Amino acid sequence: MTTTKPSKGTQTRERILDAALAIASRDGLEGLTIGLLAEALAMSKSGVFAHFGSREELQIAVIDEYGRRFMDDVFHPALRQPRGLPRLAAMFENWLHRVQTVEIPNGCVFISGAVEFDDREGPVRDRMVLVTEGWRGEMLKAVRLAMAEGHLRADCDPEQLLFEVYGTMLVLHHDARLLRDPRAVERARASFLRAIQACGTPAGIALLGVSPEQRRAA
Amino acid sequence: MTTTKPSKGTQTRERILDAALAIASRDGLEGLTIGLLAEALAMSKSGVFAHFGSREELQIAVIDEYGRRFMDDVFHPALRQPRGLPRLAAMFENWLHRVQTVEIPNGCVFISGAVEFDDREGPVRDRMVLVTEGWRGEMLKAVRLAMAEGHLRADCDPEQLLFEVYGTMLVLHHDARLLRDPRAVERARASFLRAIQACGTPAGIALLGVSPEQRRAA
DNA sequence: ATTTAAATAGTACGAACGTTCGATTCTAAA
DNA sequence: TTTAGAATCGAACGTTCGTACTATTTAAAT
Repeated sequence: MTTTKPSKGTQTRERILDAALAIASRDGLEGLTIGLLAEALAMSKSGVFAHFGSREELQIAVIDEYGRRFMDDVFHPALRQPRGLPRLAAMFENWLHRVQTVEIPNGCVFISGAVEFDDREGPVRDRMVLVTEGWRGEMLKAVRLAMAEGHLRADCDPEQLLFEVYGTMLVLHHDARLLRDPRAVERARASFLRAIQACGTPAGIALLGVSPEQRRAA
Repeated sequence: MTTTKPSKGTQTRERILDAALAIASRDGLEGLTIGLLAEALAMSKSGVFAHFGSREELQIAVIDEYGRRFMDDVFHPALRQPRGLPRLAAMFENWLHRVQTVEIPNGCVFISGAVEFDDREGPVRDRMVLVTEGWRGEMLKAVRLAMAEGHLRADCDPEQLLFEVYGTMLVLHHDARLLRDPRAVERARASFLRAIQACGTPAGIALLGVSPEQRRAA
């Protein structure tokens, strides 16, 4: 154990951040309000405020924490899978699982944050871009690894693949949350399968263990 | 001419709605504020307010008007094209043109509205769903027509196709507006082509006039 | 146990929010 | 040209926002 016990300050800071994540997920980074946060924590506004010198700093801290959790749920566990398509497929399934269990019920800070800050300048927008490019870059590496393993065709464009996968996730959120369409998750899976089959090599696709039914459906 | 001259009231109502569209596109339906609107129009808050009995009514009017413009730009002009894939392709190109000329520069009320109201009950959310299902239903008919024409395979799932096309549009907005990626438009075109080629018949695809280069790239 | 610093509370501020209401200006029909 | 009704304004209401400042309580180090 190299970690010493956290001070009272750090402890409550974590409590605040936790509650802030919940509010920001539901109401967006703009709906994340010091007053609401204080009420949820049974603290005074100034007590909450003191932990982050400004609302902007609080929003930035939320973005960072949300990105950390995303990577912990989606990316890192998939590293235990063998490189290439098996690892990519694991990432997608982890992602889908997270979307179903936390993002569809509570909302997604990346999505609401992107919409709120895409045409606003400032440090919050900058951090949104930084964190987004961060996890995208990691996933890009995983796709390139799949190419190097011979699981994806040599003429595959990794950024195009990521573009399509993220599009799938965005419309999944939209259909599941706004339209409340229960078929959205299965549609997302079909989309992913179709995208992989378009740029995967026979050897790579064979590793996915796709049943003949799925192959036909896609 | 069957139309009589519009009264002063209707005239300013249209002026207000026009300014409201601009604000709501940039700042979302939540960022659409009576005060901002009044300032943009050089009117008093109460003067603006009187035209819509409440802010909710104003937001609903904006959603309706935005939907009307979307259909006028994207859907209706495509009806001049022959049924089937040529018409679908025209819709997609009209859509892409609208995204490039108005939605990427100014934002999209459907997207920000969906994110803002997807977990809030009430008439604004209900109208968002209604209008979204409206244009989706129209497009669904056009896809089914393409199947009837033999341009899309009989086992094609129209809702799945629409799911993927809208995902393409959502990630296009995201990458173009937040990440400012100039390649996003071309990526969207490639996505659409790939989706069509996955479920199109040879006869249908031949109607699109896809060059050999594009066929290879997709 | 005492002291010092950190953590939290309390209060106040100016600004903006949606909405109401009475007064005023303007438009259009008589 | 008069007049009724529509259109617009101006001021005010009660809230909530982020933030600043000072006081008080609590935790940690001596």
